[in-house]
Amino acid sequence: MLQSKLSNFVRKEFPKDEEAYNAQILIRAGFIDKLMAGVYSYLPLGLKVIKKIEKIVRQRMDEVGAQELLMPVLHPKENWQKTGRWENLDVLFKVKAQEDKEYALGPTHEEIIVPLAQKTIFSYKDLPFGLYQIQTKLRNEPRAKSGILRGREFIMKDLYSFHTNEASLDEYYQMVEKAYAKIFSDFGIGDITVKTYSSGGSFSKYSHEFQTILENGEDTIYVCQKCKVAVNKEIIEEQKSCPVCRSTNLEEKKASETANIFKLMTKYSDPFQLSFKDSNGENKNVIMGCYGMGISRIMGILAEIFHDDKGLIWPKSVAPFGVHLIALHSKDEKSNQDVLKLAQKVYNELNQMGVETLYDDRVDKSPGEKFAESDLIGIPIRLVVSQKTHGKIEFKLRNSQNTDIIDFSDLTKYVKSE
RNA sequence: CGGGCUGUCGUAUACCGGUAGUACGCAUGCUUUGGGAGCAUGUUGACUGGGUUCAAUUCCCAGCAGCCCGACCA
Repeated sequence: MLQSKLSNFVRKEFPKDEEAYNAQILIRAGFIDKLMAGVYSYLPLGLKVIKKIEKIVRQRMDEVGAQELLMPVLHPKENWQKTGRWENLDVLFKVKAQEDKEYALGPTHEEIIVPLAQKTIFSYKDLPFGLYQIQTKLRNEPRAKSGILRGREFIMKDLYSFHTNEASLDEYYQMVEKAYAKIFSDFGIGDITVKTYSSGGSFSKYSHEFQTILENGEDTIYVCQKCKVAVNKEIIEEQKSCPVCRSTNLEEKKASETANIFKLMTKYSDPFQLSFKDSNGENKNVIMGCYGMGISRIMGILAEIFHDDKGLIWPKSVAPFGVHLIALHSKDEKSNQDVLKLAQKVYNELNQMGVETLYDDRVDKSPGEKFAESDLIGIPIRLVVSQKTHGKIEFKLRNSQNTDIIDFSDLTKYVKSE
């Protein structure tokens, strides 16, 4: 992509109406824009990151055999009344339409997927299976805060699984847990994201959260130094030791919840009478699990973790581009032509290799500004072509100070090895 | 939902009970090109509504908005 054609939302200053670092840097670097408290637009660069995150999540969900679907945002009131959450869920957005008709805006989708699932579940032979979606959720948070970490509108992946019995649910649950671990290591936060025991609700002792250790995190957790498992502060009074190894050597940490998995059992299949015929021909209610993951929130968490004082440092897996190619113009017409010719050649080569490249071809920007913006945006590999590279290419990683001068013929080798 | 702080060009800020200034941006021109370039010219602003006052962007009140703390957070 030519940077001269990219809508430029980069700012020289941090916004004054944000305190959370993730919002400050993502706004300044042109990834998001705030519409109002807790509601943000994803700008071209930010949307690229979101799509990369989604791609990884989809791939891992497909690996566990879950199928993607997309449910509506606009929900009938009756479904929410059926589970009692029309009255009891205080974050539920309710909208009035003409003739006093009322709707809910989806904060989560149990009320929709359960009646939907009934249309495909008849026999125990139809189970188990999982359905998921990646969708914008709406929650009327009493207090939006921390930039995109707690918004009123956000993107979430929600998976629901359906089973004949709890053993089947357990098996699926563990499978998803493993998939989540892979996802977090894909994002580069595998080693700081811990499975956390949290309060369980009516049918199980615990639910499980995946908490990413983060100084600005909103949650407090107690991490077992041996097992890399944690206990949420919510339940620390009743669970003072590691649930796995019983160690009481727990370290207090601030963390941010990236994902959450939960055994619903029959909590939602009961009100909707979601049932199947077992092998004896008896009707039984379906056992369910749900598995959430905050897609847009993860972008914020990654921004909180991967940066320095100059800007963002995206992990390769979610970076908006693989390479930032910068051409520096010079006043000498001949060498200027040479520089542009080489830069174009590099750009073409990278495109052919299938490496997504942002090519800073802008003629009216000074070198300093190009470098500053490049650091701000945080693309993993920076290539510079200028009069000073003398027909060669400067290669620099965003997370390193070192620069190498390389020949065009070594381009593939260098870019691929990173 | 309780408490606190804050609302000034597009952005970041300054001053002020009486003419609102600066930087960046943007526009035009010339120069410049390895770490957010220089000069010249031009361009844009006091959240809304009341009150006090001869006079309010400034002081007071209310509303609205943003941020922070708390409560809340399948």
